[in-house]
Amino acid sequence: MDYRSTLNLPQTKFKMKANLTQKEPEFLKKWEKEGLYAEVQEATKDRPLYLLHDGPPYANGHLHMGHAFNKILKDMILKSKRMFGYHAPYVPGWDCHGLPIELNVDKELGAKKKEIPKLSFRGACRKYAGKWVKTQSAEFKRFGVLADWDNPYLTIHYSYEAAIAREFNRFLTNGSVVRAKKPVYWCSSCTTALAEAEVEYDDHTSTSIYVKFPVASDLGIPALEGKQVSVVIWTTTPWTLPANVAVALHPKFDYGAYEANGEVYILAQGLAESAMHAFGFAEYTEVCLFSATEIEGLECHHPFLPRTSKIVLADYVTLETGTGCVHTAPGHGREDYITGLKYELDVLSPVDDRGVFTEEAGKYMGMHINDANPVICEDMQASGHLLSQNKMNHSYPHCWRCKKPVIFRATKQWFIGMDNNDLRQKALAAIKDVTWIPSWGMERIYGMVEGRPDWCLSRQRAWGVPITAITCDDCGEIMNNDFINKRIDEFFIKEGADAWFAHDVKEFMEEGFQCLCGGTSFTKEEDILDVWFDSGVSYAAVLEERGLETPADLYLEGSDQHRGWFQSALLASVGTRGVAPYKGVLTHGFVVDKHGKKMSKSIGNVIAPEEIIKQYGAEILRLWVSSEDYRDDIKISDEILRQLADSYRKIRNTTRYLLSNLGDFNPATDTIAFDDLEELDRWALSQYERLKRKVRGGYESFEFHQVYHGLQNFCTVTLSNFYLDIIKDRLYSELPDSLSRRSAQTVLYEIAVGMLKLMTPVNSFTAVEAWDYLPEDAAREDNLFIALFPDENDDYLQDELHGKWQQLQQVRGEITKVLELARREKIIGHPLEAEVWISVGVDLAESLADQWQTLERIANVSKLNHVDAPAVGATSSETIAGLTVLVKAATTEKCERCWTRSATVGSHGDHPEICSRCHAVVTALGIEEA
RNA sequence: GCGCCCAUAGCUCAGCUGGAUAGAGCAACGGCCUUAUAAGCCGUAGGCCGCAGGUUCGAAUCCUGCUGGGCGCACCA
Repeated sequence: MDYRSTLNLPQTKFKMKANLTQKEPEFLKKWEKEGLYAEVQEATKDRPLYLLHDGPPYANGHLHMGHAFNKILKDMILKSKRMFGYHAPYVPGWDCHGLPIELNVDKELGAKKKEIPKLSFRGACRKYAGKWVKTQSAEFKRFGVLADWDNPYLTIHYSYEAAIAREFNRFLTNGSVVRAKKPVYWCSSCTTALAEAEVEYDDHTSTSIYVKFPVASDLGIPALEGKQVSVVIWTTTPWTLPANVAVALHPKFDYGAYEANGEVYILAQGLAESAMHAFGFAEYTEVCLFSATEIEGLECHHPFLPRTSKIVLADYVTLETGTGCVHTAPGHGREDYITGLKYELDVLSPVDDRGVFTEEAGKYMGMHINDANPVICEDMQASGHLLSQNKMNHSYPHCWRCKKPVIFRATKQWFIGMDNNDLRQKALAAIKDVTWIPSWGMERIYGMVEGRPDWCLSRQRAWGVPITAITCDDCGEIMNNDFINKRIDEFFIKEGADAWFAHDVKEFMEEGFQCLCGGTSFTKEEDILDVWFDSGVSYAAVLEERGLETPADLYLEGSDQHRGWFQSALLASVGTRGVAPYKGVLTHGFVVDKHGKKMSKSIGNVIAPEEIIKQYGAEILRLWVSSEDYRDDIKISDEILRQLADSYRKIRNTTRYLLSNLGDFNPATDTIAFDDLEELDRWALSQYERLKRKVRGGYESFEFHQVYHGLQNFCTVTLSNFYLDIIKDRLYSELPDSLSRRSAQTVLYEIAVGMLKLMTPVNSFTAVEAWDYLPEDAAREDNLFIALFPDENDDYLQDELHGKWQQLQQVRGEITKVLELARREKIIGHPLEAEVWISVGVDLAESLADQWQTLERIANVSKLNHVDAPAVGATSSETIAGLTVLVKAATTEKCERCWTRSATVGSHGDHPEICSRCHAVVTALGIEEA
């Protein structure tokens, strides 16, 4: 007869094929409908708080791998914290102001852009940002991120805009805000000042010229008396010459006077030859040498303007190119500016915000600087001041948005002074009180804050929160008081930051207000705030406003944020609250391709999260996030994804097998007490206990790759290859309610429940899906996101058992090797076809004395005989001294039910095809004879 | 150019404060099974520990330099 139906074969409705791409959206829909996030928050509200504060992505464009990695990492941390017993709310946020949005709206508006009023334009920007928030929100949700998606924070919410203004006004009130004319990067195409972070370097072809600055005063060098002497400068920006006020020489270099063609040129000695060559002078004589210090302070004639330029000293002058005499325009260069401060030079910047010369530039007024370059050169050529002109390709700063070359231009800007109110020192002290993960994050940000310039807050653009400062038209003082601050706050809460532009300045001030100078006419500042200020104050706008805790437990972003959000938040919070806004900061690396190269469209190595989800599902994306050690760069490639998909299948299938053997198990009534479990089952629990600790430890230290590898190894090595393979016989063949079968099921159930919990933060979809296929158990939690991780259980550790079984597994390994040899020689196929003779050395003999039957079972052979001396033809082990193994085909009959070869097959008349064990089972089941 | 970081099998990771033949899993290759079956089991192979020096009885581990890569900064008059 067919005994198959008398076996307890595995059975479950949990599908082997995950079909993630289809099933995940169904789960998401269900969770959204049920209000899962709210349910979890409600259920955990009395637990201690763990606050991870979300850094806002910029609301523009689709999400990339970096976004996906970051958000999933946060999700895994929050889910694991909840399972550690915390209440962990998660308010996602978006950064919605700023130039990129403004530029895209510009583009959409096209020609109309110039006609529409500011407020309409801002409205369009708001709409644009809202559209991307919606898109990105949907994309984040699809990753399986559990968050308060219905109540995110947006930097364009009225309440948020009000908070920004409030925080700015705090700085204004405490005297940290300074106005200064400073050269800043300026994009004349975008007509805005750029933060340094908004400037990128790229190759650019410039006109490089050598220009004579005729010496105006007596050099005091006899050899040069009565001669036509010029200092020669080299520059790649002819258009900045109208702003020239000095020529800088290096205090330590030797300079020489070189005579050619009847004139004398002053150059650094080290560059004389190349320079004279560039001028086309084949022959020249060195009249004399002198140190730059000898001519410091002397005056030269400007090459084409009726004024003089001073000879100054600066140690940034190099001998790499040029003449060693550097054209200095404090209004057009940072170093020039510093030199200018030292020598009290004028900061000239005769260029307007579109890059057009102003009347200060004399005859060049009205000309764009780009058009002026050749004209200036021609003029100097004509006047004989131009010695040489060339094209030069070099790295030059470009605008990060429009990719056009930027200029340095002195304009009025608003700053938070790093050294006002001791901000720098306070920030440095606060850094030391924060836990940085990895620890080198501290040095990184410390160095950055230590050396950073003042924070330029102002942008001459439309889409942002205004700098809420009011100045007196008569004396220029800033009017700041409680009344104004309060009024601004009220307006912003009601109407958003638009109120600043919609209402007259008087409406923000007390009626009849007069400046101390007596002035009664006031002007609102038109500049807007740097967006880093917007996001920087999120601790106030989000955490404080929503009654959450500050400082937050954790900020978590890519390592670029050491000089982005981590820093702006730190400075804002230290400047107004005196403390860092976070207790801990975790950073991760950047997503790179399989060669470790960053992703870029031009290389074509970009992988979008959307593609991965379409092809594999979010679970694979999440598994990827968990599998990589993010402290380094995070690699992704098709190969990695394929591997993860395989790995996922293994975990899923192992889970499925556990479930399939629990179909008839009732935890309430069938559970076997720990002490009554079979030894192998207790051993399995000890392995599970070790896994549990490894996984819990991995979550605790945010080392999710430990979780991934732990689960992966456990499923493969401990369960699939060993434990599950061995207990099959018991599970399938014994009576359903037998002690040995229930013993195995007790352990399978505990492991199944535990494993699903342990994988929940990573593979949320799969864990939740499988959870429903467990046997009924009233004691089990319904909702995995509220459930706690399984506790550590010292009873399960079973150290002696652990050691003993390590040895047994080793011996088993030796047996399986010989089985493989026999298989190769076609002596056996399935291990149950084998009969084994084993002999061991004295030391092993003792520890294995009563383990022969165990070995027979775990080697899954039909018969294992222990012999004192090596059997004839036995194979000696290479790794265990004295161990020999002989494998032969078993000569007894195969039991048709359990496939074991046994001498008892045939001894039962009513069931001649099965062994005694199976006969007893079949009889107990009441099955009539075959 | 400067600061911080990274480099171990084809892939993802272990390898603790220096200690013996550098470990797992996956993938690869070969075989078995058909009672987890678009599964499962067994076996085999695979490493100049980025390169070069140095310290040491002993280096994947410590030091120096170099190469490649990442993030950030600066400069390019």
